[in-house]
Amino acid sequence: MITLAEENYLKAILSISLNEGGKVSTNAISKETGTSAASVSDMIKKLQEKKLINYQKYQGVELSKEGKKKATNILRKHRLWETFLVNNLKFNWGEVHELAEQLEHIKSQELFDRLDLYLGFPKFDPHGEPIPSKRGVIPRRNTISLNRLKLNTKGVVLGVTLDDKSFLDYLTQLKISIGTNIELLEKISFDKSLSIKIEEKIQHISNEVAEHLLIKVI
Amino acid sequence: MITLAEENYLKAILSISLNEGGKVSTNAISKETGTSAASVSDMIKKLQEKKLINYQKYQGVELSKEGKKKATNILRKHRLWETFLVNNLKFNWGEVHELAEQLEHIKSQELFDRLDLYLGFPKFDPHGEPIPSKRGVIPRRNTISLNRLKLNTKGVVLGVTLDDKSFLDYLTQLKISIGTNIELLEKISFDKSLSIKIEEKIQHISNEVAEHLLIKVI
DNA sequence: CATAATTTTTAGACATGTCTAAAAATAAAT
DNA sequence: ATTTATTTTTAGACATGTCTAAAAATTATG
Repeated sequence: MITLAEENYLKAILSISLNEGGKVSTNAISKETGTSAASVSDMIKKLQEKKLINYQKYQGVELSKEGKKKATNILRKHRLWETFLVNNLKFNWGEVHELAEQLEHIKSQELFDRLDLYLGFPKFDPHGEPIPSKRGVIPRRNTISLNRLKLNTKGVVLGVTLDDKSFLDYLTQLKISIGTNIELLEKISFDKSLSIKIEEKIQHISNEVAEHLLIKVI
Repeated sequence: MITLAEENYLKAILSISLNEGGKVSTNAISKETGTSAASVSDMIKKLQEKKLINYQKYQGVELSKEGKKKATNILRKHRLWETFLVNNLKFNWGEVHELAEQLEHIKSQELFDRLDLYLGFPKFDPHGEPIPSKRGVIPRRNTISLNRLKLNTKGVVLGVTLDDKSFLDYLTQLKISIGTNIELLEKISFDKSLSIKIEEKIQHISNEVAEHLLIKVI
């Protein structure tokens, strides 16, 4: 049986490797989970013994086939819950992450099969992040970060890549959500900030915000 | 912050005192939770320190005001989830207990307020057991156990008092569920078993089954 | 009411998961 | 290519929650 702590480490490793690829360092996991590097080092041994990761001392880790399956399933559960919380319970998209962090550890394949059906087999969660299928396939879409868009191009927001309350609240304030139309008007070379047109209104946003917005060119 | 283990002990103490009243013994808690009496004794000290129970050595425990509030809230969460699982996700009533045991520990007042609203503020769960209100009030109904019903009386099943898969599966097999009409035809004095008429069909059930069926006389 | 049986508590051990401080290995810099 | 800095691991400690075995207190019995 896999413990809650182990699940959280697997999730962290998956998250890092999806963002950066390649082997995942002890320090990176430490940062992601908010635990000390020593604790991570301990846990790595346990996960290795359970054959959930591949690991050689000082060389970083990668998920084994089984570990990847488990981690992807946690991601699936997290995103299915977020979908339920927003679509059915009418939470707003900034409020659901912490709740889903609790709910993602519920153990029952049957529950998630039924929840998936109940929600109508969604492919993307309320943040536009892909929901892994029951078999662990993560849907892909042709999107680009807003800060890599060409000047004077029009696009529609399909997702965000940061599930953080203050970020999402700020987007809401800017009237940016999934489906919002955006046109890139100007890039300020000094600080890489951007002028954009949102539904006919001109706004100015930082590069850091823009890089977490996934756009589909239209 | 209250831990998962603490919540389970509080729940066990509430459950025992609802069934039996008065002080709750270490052994009773041990039996209910499936942990050793020594572990219970340890935990009692912790709950006492947190002022969740009143306790004097060798004299059994009772929930403090705060402890009762916390325990009742866990019961509320358990029964709201059971309602959701049966009404919305279409689980059958025998399958939901273990799942609700996991889900009842999710921490978020807001979640349960919204779930309650989503479910239409149900007063009773799919087993006919009362759902405590947000303020901790447990609804009451005028029911009697089937084994205490008078001969040749007709009644309707309003609930069960045992949330156990094999029991509930057996009831389903007998075509007994919430709302089923029952008439008590005969009591066998030898083993206290009963002959009953269920929707025009005559069946024979044990006293043990009958005592867990709550009937409203009609 | 003194003894036996039962219940409850204490003592000591163990597993899990965390930490800090120090040692060892690897990577970077001069 | 040494030295320095960084990263990773080990060592030892601690908190939580569990256990078994034994001691202490309470309850039941002859």
